[in-house]
Amino acid sequence: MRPTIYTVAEEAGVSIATVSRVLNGNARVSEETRARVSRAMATLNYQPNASARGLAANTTGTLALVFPALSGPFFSTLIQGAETEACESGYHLLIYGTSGDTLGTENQTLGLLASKVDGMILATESVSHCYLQELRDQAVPIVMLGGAPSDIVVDSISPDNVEGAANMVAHLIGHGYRRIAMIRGPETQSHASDREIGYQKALRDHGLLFHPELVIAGAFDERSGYVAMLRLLQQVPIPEAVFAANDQMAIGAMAAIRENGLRVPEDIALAGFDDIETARYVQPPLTTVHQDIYGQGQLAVRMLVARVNEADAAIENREIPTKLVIRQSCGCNHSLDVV
Amino acid sequence: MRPTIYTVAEEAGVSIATVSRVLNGNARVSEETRARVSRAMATLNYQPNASARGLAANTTGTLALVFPALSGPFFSTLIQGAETEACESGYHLLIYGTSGDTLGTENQTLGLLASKVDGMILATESVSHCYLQELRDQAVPIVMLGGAPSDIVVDSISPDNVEGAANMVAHLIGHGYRRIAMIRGPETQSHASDREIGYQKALRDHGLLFHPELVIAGAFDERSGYVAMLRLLQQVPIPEAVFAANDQMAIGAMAAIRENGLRVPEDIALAGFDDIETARYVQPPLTTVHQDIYGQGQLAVRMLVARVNEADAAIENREIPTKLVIRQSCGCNHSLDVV
DNA sequence: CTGAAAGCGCTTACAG
DNA sequence: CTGAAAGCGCTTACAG
Repeated sequence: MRPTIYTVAEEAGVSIATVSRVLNGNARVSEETRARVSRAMATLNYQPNASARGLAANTTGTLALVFPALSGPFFSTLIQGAETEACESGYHLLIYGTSGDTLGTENQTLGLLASKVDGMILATESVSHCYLQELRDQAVPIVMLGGAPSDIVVDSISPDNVEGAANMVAHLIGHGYRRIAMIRGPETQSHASDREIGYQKALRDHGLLFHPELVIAGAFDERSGYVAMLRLLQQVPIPEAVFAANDQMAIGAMAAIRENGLRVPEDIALAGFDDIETARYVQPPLTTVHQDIYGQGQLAVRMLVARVNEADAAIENREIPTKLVIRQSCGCNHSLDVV
Repeated sequence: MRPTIYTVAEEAGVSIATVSRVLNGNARVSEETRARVSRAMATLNYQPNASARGLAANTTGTLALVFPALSGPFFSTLIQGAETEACESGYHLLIYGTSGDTLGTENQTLGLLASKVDGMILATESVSHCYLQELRDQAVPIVMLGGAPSDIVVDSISPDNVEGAANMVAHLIGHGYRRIAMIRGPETQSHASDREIGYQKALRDHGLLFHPELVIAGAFDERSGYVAMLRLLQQVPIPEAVFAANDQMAIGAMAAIRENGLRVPEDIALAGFDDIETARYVQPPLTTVHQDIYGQGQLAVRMLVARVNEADAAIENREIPTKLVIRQSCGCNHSLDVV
């Protein structure tokens, strides 16, 4: 059988309390005792039991990352960033993809999740408002990714959606385009709305009129970008440029444009948001608003670890700066990124 | 404070044993009692404590997926498949990226991992041989991804590397290319070697000579594909076609070719392996050997769950069929996939 | 069908 | 610096 703390104590000739102390490094144990215990642990190949520790100390050493189901390259990168940082901080990472309609604790698996981890990173769209409320009430450490709801006080991280979008649209305007359409995200998501706010802001700042019929909602995936573009293509005249609220929709839109025998950027200019991996590989390479997704994964873990260690530090709402990445789909003449 | 099983028992006027029984659904409890307990759980908003359950029942309800650090799109997709299936099976998924040089249990975090989960999916390259051995000895349920080592009996999944590679190279030969180079993977990885075996097999089957100098090892990432291609380009004459052991290296190679003022496929044909997302977006779209990565993630979880439930069922070594996806980089004239 | 009780493997005041 | 003991919140034979 697996050795327990009792086996080790016996082997080392000490009490289990002492073994526990050297295990946790912190308490005062004489050098000699510590050495003896360490040796015993090594020869027995002892590994502490995580469940027992979790129960006794009310701490699990694992963090959860909760993201919306069917999420694409964005969350893949985010997960990698979070995993790396968690590992570095000595934590494990549990990932959980909600199925969108998750109404909270009614879901058995979601309910258990909270007691499996020391804290949770929640993508804003992934979790119901009431579940979030509940977690807050139970004092579960949380950091929200993509911005916090206005009525709940939590640590959060979000890209500078308004600024980023506004800058991109300003760039398109700089090209001379006037009839600029937008493929936005789902009505309910705040960062989808923020990107549209940025779009409207840029129009206004440059004295252009806002035309509601030029804004079509997608679902942040390729397919919906394709469909939205098809609708845009039926307008007369067609838009001179299209700003998609994320790269996946931009890529879908690009396919729709091509299939209609038109060229990007000659017939329609195109820009996205996120700067996912593929953005530089599509033809023409996609001009987009870059955000450091991997870095946000890392930061989220760092903030969460800090919160776990200090429950009542000041709440932080970090806004991550974005930056324009000018490639060719907007009409600029830059060449492919070097690998 | 969070309600415990005692709170619920009191509220419902039963013993904690009974609460536990309705919690686990299986035992015989009268309908009336069950209803009363359920009501109590609901009004108290009770959630069982995962650590306590783990300690008492020696079962955690979570699975681990261990993959090599710095892994790219391949594992991103795999993780998504595994997560989806885990969720469906009522399990949580822990992910753990090893840092390559992980020598096993010396790593504190890795050591704890085993007791946090009911079983583990291990990417072959991610874990040392001795750690694997140890897990087997402790009877930890395991499924290996990418094939099992010859001396350890475990469930495993791997794509049909030899066949897939051979088919692709045969396709290139069919185009009329004779001088066909290969960018293979790291020397130590079995599926890298298997893909080279397939390459050699195809040459032999078609009466072509194997030229060792036409095979260069990369590291399965874009950069190394780029570098390897640069070396291939110095040969006189340059290869007519290049088969890269994965898509990332193929994409790196494509950049190298372009930067040298040559065209794919006119000057050099190119093919990859995996069929990652970006493969269809590069220019020209990449001809490659498709394997169902997402599906392998799902299958791995299914096999692991089966193993957890039945420790001594027959060991399964599943070989997943691959299929050629012909796009344009090989010289064929197909158009872009429709979105 | 239900309850009393032991036990899972740790941590942590409390003494000394 | 070290040990005895209680307790963390469950599950599971064992009785009845």
